[in-house]
Amino acid sequence: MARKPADQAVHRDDIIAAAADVLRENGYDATTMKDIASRVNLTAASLYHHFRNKDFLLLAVLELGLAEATTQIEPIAASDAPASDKLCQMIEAHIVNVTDNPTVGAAMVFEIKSLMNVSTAGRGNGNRKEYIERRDAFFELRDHFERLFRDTIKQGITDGEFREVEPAIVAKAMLGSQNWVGVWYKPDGRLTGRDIAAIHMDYVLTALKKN
Amino acid sequence: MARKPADQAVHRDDIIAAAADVLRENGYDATTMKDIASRVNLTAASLYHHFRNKDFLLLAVLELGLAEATTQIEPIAASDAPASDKLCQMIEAHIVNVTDNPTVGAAMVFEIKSLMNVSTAGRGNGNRKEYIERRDAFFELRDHFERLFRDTIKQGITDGEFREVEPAIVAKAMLGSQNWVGVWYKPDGRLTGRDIAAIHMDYVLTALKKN
DNA sequence: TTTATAATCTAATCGCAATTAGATTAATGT
DNA sequence: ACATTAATCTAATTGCGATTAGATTATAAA
Repeated sequence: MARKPADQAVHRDDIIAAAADVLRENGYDATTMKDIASRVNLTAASLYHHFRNKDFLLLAVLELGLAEATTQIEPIAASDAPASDKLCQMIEAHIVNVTDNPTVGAAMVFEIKSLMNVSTAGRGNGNRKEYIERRDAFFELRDHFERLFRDTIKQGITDGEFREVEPAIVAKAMLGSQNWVGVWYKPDGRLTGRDIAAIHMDYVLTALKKN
Repeated sequence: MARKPADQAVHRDDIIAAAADVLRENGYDATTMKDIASRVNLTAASLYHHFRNKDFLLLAVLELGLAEATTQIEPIAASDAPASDKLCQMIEAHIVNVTDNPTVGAAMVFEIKSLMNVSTAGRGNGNRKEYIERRDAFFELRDHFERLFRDTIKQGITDGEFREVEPAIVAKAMLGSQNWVGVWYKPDGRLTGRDIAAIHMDYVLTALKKN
């Protein structure tokens, strides 16, 4: 009952995945370290070998989720296609990401509160400083993600392809509805993530395109 | 140190308001009964005279918030104006509601998870049953709220005023972005709730209107 | 092989936060 | 005035859940 043989080894990422799962079902505080641990057949104590504490674990979940989405969307935003095409692809990438991974998607919406709360960040020791840094970095990433949308909208306006709108607000509106998909989406519903994405694309483009 | 003189009396609604406030800042679990109590100069124990337990208190907060919004939107939806007009007014009502009361607005998005979790609902006693009923009633209300939007969209399509879209998905998209406003809105920002509402109205109507 | 390091476990701590019990005083109705 | 009810308080209780300490065994490196 100590170290497990190599084949049944549990990796950091397994834990993150398990945590994401439980998190989506129960929410941060309702989720106990034990819950997470048992999903991967470990004891709560063992988790501390992989993560400093519960907060860092949550952070890891969110970081991973956001990083994945960003990775897909960044190259699209950077391409030199017309804004409308880019926006379409970005929407699809985002929504499909969220539906294929409702786990992380929902966390993205719900668990922000837990993050903001510095409270939990550590018993007086130095964890706190590092936690805050990482958390702020996460929020940076989040802004960056939003900016990709905002800038694409701006570009569309500049290029004369889109009407004059408030890019900042429209971007927030888009992210609001797209993230929200992660909250209500059920894998067994009548529409796939792609279907839902298609509806959103049509909706957004109609709202933005000139003429 | 017992019952307070009538003028400094604390009413149920004061507690709800205080709770909403703390809730928005910290989120459900990070909020302690003591936190809420001290906002209204009571002790934690005293809260139990007004609410059965923490869950019921949260529920009361959400019920009140949703009821307010619904009260404003229902008559609009019921009127026989063209769908586009109704939708505009509904959007404005919803967003302004959320910005004037960011407290409740944010809770509406974040605290759903805590609600769904039956876990906390009571130590084996009969509270549980009643809690679940009330909570389900709340979700009903929530659906009803969403339906008001969905039906108005449908009406617009039937009347030939709107394009053919998926009312269910579009309604969810709208609510997603509108609720999200409650999350990012800062009372001291450059835009008022009304401004933001105007942008959303324009956005939605452009997306939906024919020709 | 021997040694060091990694991954686990079991068994405490340890504190906090929800909730309950019991007393106390204001209001109110009769 | 009296009795009853409402609103508070102080002082437990209680339990859970995060975190730490100290073994123990597998792997990897030398």
